[in-house]
Amino acid sequence: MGRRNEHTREELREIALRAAESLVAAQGLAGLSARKVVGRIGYTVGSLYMVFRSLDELILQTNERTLDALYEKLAAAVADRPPPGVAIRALARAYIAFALTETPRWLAIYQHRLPEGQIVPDSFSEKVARMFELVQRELALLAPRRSPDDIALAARALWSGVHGVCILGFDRKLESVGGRSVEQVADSLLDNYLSGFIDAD
Amino acid sequence: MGRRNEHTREELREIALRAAESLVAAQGLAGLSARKVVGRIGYTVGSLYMVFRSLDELILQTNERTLDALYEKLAAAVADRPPPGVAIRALARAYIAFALTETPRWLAIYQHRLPEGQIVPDSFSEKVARMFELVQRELALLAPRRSPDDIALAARALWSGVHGVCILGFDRKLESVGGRSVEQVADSLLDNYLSGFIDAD
DNA sequence: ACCTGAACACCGTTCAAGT
DNA sequence: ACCTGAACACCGTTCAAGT
Repeated sequence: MGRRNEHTREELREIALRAAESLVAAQGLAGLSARKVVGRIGYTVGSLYMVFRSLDELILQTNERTLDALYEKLAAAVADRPPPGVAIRALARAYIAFALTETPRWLAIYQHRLPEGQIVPDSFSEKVARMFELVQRELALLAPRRSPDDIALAARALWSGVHGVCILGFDRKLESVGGRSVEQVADSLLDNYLSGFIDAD
Repeated sequence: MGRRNEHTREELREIALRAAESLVAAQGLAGLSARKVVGRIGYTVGSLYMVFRSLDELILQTNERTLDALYEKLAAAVADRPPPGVAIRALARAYIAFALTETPRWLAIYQHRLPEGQIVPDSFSEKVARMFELVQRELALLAPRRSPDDIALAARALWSGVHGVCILGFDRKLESVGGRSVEQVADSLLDNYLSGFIDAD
């Protein structure tokens, strides 16, 4: 057999990533495998390694696409430039909404861990930095007398906090604290943090 | 062959859990497998299923032990009953210290996910609830006029926040915000949240 | 009753062989 | 050059067979 040549390398990469994306969306990161991906696109295992160095690389690239989608939602949430206090809450709500509606794809970003010693590619880190900047911009407007360092620290604290609320909120494991929605907990975090942050400005 | 009978069921369970614990500590959750566990204790694969329903159950029980160890550290951090503002920071620092020194075991608690539909056993949830109560107790002392509901919400927000800081701090993925230590970010979160929380009390 | 070890249905990755 | 499919070294889980 061999030689199908129906797709260019780039096309093959594209359909493989799309197949991976829908597998993760349907069955979570654990439901993804090299054989399942190629099965969906009519190739055999070996072909995957023509386009990706490893399954980890395919997952990383799938996750980068999820980061792109997430960034679009966040940017859209503040596209009409509301006042910064409103904007920060809108960003948090958009993050939570994404986590709620795209749970498996969102989770996959954090579930995936590179083998010991390997480091995430720059393209990945840049996409994360871009998201942080959205938050920093609003914080800078909110507390104009703070140093860039303070703003960066606050952005990180707040973002980590909202993320933590989402992660623990979806883990039924840690649901133990009765009947509070992810949104309520996130609001508590934002309201109290921001009032402390602004007062000290 | 067969019939070794060197260990009671309870002993077998104990040495299996110990082997699992040290595998996770050394190689992370991904480095754990049924065959590796039994290999370390001189049994064959089948034996594991005499004592655990599945590998997931073994992991869950390993994680419960980690929760026990974590609880001990947290309780010890406030054993001398410092004033509540100090106690809350001590709890956060103890959590961070555990995450830093026992990273693979701590991570395993959150990396492990039950198959769709399965729910965490009560013994697990109780251990988590116990940790929450440590935080709630201090918050109640700090803001005595708040309702139990408010206290529970605040405990959850704060705890999620500190956890988020740890998770994103260890993910080199999201390190992108320059040179801030996990402790610094956590302090920012606590200081600002608590000042907002107390002012409104 | 306890334990083994083969069997089954999966993995990720490599690579000689075919077109 | 592209692609296959067998091979290798792993998985989790089950279960007939042995003591």
